[in-house]
Amino acid sequence: MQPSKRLTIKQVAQLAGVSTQTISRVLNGRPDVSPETRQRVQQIIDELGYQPSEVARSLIQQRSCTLGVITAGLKYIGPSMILNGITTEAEDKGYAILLKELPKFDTGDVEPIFLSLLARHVDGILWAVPQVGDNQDWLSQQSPRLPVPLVLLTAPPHPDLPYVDYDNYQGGRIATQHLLDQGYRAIGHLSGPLDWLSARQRKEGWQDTLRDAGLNPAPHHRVEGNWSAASGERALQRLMEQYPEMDAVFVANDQMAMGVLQVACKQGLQIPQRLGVVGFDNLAESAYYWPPLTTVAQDLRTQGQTAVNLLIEIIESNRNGAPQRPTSPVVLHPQLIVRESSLRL
Amino acid sequence: MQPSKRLTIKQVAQLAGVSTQTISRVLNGRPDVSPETRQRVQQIIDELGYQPSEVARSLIQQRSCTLGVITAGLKYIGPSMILNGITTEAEDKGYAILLKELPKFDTGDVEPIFLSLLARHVDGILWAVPQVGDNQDWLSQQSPRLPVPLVLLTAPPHPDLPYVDYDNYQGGRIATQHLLDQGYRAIGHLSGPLDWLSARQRKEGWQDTLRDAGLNPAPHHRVEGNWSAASGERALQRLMEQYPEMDAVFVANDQMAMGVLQVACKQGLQIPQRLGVVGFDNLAESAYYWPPLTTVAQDLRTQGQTAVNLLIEIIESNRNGAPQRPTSPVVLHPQLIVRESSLRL
DNA sequence: CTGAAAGCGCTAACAC
DNA sequence: GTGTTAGCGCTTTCAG
Repeated sequence: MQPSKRLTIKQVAQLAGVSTQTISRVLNGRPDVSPETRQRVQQIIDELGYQPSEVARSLIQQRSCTLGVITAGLKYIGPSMILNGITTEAEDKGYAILLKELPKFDTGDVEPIFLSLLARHVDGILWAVPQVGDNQDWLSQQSPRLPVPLVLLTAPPHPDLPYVDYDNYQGGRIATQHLLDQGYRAIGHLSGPLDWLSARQRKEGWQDTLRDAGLNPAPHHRVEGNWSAASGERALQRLMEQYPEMDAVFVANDQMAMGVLQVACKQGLQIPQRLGVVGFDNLAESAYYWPPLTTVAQDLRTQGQTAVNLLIEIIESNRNGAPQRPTSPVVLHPQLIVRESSLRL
Repeated sequence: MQPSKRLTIKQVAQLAGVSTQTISRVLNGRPDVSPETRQRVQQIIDELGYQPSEVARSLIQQRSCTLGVITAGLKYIGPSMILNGITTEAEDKGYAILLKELPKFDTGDVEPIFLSLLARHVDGILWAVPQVGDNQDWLSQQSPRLPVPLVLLTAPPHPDLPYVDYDNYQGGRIATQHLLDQGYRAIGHLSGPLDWLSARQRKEGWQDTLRDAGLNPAPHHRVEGNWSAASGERALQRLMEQYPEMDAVFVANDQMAMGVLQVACKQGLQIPQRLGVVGFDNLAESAYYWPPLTTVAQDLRTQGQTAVNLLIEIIESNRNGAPQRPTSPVVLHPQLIVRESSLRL
């Protein structure tokens, strides 16, 4: 049961009685090998289970077929869903994934992360970290100097960086509009932490939609949570004190909405009759909350897949010597999923 | 704004007016460089932001400081939590992560995955896939022939493979014992899919604990779910029909337990008075279910971290020429978190 | 202390 | 069609 050591192309060549070059040609499907030689060599390769070293190839070919992925908060489901889309699509396209996770969402010093990816010759980099605080400062300054293409999975600081992201503002609008359509008029908002860009955008969607409807969203109609169910509980209680006439609430994510439903349940507050609730994210469980939660759905797997495709497209067009034509961003549109928590009609 | 191309050691050497060896020595902190030379070279390296190619190093040093990680089901929170622990610890120890995700939990043909990792010269491999069906067949046959060490994050097919896993059987026992201690006597079980090893082990913990208490767990006291909240709803309804006198249920994960609580809520079934409920996993949300869920906690981040440390230990002891002493497995112990859903006393 | 030569495993460019 | 030579960026070995 001796662990088998790695075979080299030289050993295979020796066994096949040809030069290493011929092995290389067979491996790469080059045309200039006689059919008999090709077949014989291929057979030996198969028998030995020989696999050429991608490391050596990377060195000489100046491409590694590897993408660097920078993520954060894998213990939450959102980042993992995106990563799921990324791995699936990358595998499909023949690229490997070198993964880095930031210790915190708002890690400032990201230079070592990039250097470590570049030292391993990644062909491109995906920045799959939400914009929080100033965690994109380094990016906006340094990204033009990166030797490989970069695609963000969040709206970028620099408008000319390629990115793939959902329209959070629109998400806030459709959620709020839906509550208006259901006849609610005193619509509060339980936002995410406002140092998150997405939280601000969702909030603004709520605000603008109310204004457009001639209603006046005041500061005390809104409370800031921290995305957790616990904060949702606390925030709803505060919101009800500040805004007792509130008849509906747009909650910036499903986890906090779960806390909201919880409080309502404990206090015997009828949902959706007394309080309409709309969440955001469409977690798998949100259909099993009580009552089932109306929410704004984003397909994060698709976002990850789309970003991989965009990145690979840029990588390969660069390789073909095409000029660095500016890539248009991809904006994805969230979708309202209507369930009982907002159905008053 | 020209993207900067990669610098080579040769260019740095030229600028510093020394040979590439000297640069290499400075980079690797070798003693045999004069202090002045070292300082001058270091300064130039810093100014240029030069980063040596890990790819070239891997080739010559026969080590890449990269771990291969094979996972599955990243769209679920469990695998992501484990991955979170893995990335954290690997980063800390100076290893990079090459990530592969199986398309399904029970993917049979995993050979290409391993070959692809080996082609990239990973120093070791983590198998972070739960045992489902026969998805470990290839492993049990081929793992002894792997040229690099392997650590599993699930109880292995071969008892002599190193692994790090929670004791699911014990988890089933403590959950059931707790319900007995609370005075429940007719304790049903809502299991996970029984082609999952962990589901079988949790079930057996339940069974044996009841037997030890002189109770007789019958086949109709148990229903199989598929881990989802939806299946939890359906399964509980079936279980109540099959086993009307049931006064408590041990549910094999928190998601299904959420479905159980849901049904109870709809049907006005009092929890914990009429039905005690214990879950498994201790999801962050389970404290916010209604009523808050008693559950069996596993710290999956710790599991990931422990596995990384074990793997690195094996890698480095191999490098030091130490003999392949058989590594003892690491068994982690789950912990009962008592909340209201099971507190009848 | 420093440099020159060799080579990690592979492929591009050129011979034959 | 096939082999030879050179070299990707780095480190090791051995001279000086």
